[in-house]
Amino acid sequence: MPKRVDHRERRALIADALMRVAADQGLEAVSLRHVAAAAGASPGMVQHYFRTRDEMMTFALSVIRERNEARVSRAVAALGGSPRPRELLRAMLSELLPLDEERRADGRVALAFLAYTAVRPAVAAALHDETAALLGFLAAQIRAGGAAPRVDPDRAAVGLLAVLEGLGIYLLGGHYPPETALAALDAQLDLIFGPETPKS
Amino acid sequence: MPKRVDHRERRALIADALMRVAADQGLEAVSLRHVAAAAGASPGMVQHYFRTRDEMMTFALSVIRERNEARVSRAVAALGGSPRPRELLRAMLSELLPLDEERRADGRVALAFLAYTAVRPAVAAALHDETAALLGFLAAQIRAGGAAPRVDPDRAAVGLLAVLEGLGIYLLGGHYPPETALAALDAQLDLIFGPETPKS
DNA sequence: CCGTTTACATTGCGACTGTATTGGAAACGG
DNA sequence: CCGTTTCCAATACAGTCGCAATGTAAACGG
Repeated sequence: MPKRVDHRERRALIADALMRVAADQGLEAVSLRHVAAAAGASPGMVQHYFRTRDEMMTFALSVIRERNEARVSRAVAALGGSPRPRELLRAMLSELLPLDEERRADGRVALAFLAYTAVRPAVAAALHDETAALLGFLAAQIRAGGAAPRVDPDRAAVGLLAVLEGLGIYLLGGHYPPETALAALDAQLDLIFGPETPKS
Repeated sequence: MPKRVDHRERRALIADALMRVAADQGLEAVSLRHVAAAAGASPGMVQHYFRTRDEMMTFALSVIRERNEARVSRAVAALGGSPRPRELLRAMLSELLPLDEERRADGRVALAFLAYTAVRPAVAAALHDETAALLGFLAAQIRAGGAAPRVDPDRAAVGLLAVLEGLGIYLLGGHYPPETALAALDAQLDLIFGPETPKS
């Protein structure tokens, strides 16, 4: 066996550089040379780990998904035992909002990818299932959380997810501050579950 | 006076070609030559009316805004006299959703611009005021429409706008069909105004 | 020690980009 | 008829792009 290097680590390093470039110059600035420069490497190395630009892109997209997944499960774990559905949802969703600079950077890249995949339906199809699963989970939580009788859990789930996405967009655009977004998220949960009952 | 041509018309023609290119190949494919080809003109002509690419971009962005504005006021006019706030909102917002192929195309371009402006804060600032005005209008309608007492009109307006944006995104991604989005929009209005009272 | 395999670095190529420049056709005032 | 101004076409240029090809250093099995 010749010279061995941790393949996964290198790819992660490169993907990280890609994210930095994309986050502050946009996806269109993501080129082999720019990413290489951001990673402090040579273009040849990037090319060694990703034979094509598209390959690099789709990998970066998967990294974003994994990061969000990790964020969510970390937040859920911090909640402890068996939280009430409403608290669970609030923890999950607020974690997905771009409330600090780190998540804002990720969010900008995610937004760029959204536009990117809008023109490449094949890539978008992969996200399709994920959305469906997420909607199912949200609906189940809404059902379990004892929503007001007049709300249809499935429609409420669609609305809730849409609110999340929309709030994220407007946050990224800087159209209002984080607290406004959080307030709107809470208001949405209020609409679904009824107003929060503060313990005396 | 030498050879005279309707300046506005030419720019509109070019912007239209730009939209077509952007709608089915993404903003990154928008180059002088591509746009010229799509417009059936020479690159030189495009250059004559837009001295720089950015100038062309910002013009196209303004075209999108005008189209949406026109769509909304047309829909509102079709509503006649003095509609109830809820009907007004529903007409306005559903008109902004990418429900048919024409609006889907516009939506893809708008999404691309969203990502585009996320990296150019100066351009985004222009949209800032528009969002604030829209939020104010929505809140006023919600107030006037006799929302349930437990809803804060301002927060509900933020939520409603976010739902709109989010539904648009997911529609563009093809994650669910138009009727699902419309149902979610109605459900959101139900949450705000209370369930619709069907006339016997 | 040797050959093979992996990990990179470098360079080159053709295509494309935005922009500047130049040139000519058309239309009008004088 | 002439000059000027507008419209647009064509071309030139420097830079970047993705990608392929080539070269080299290192590490291991035999």
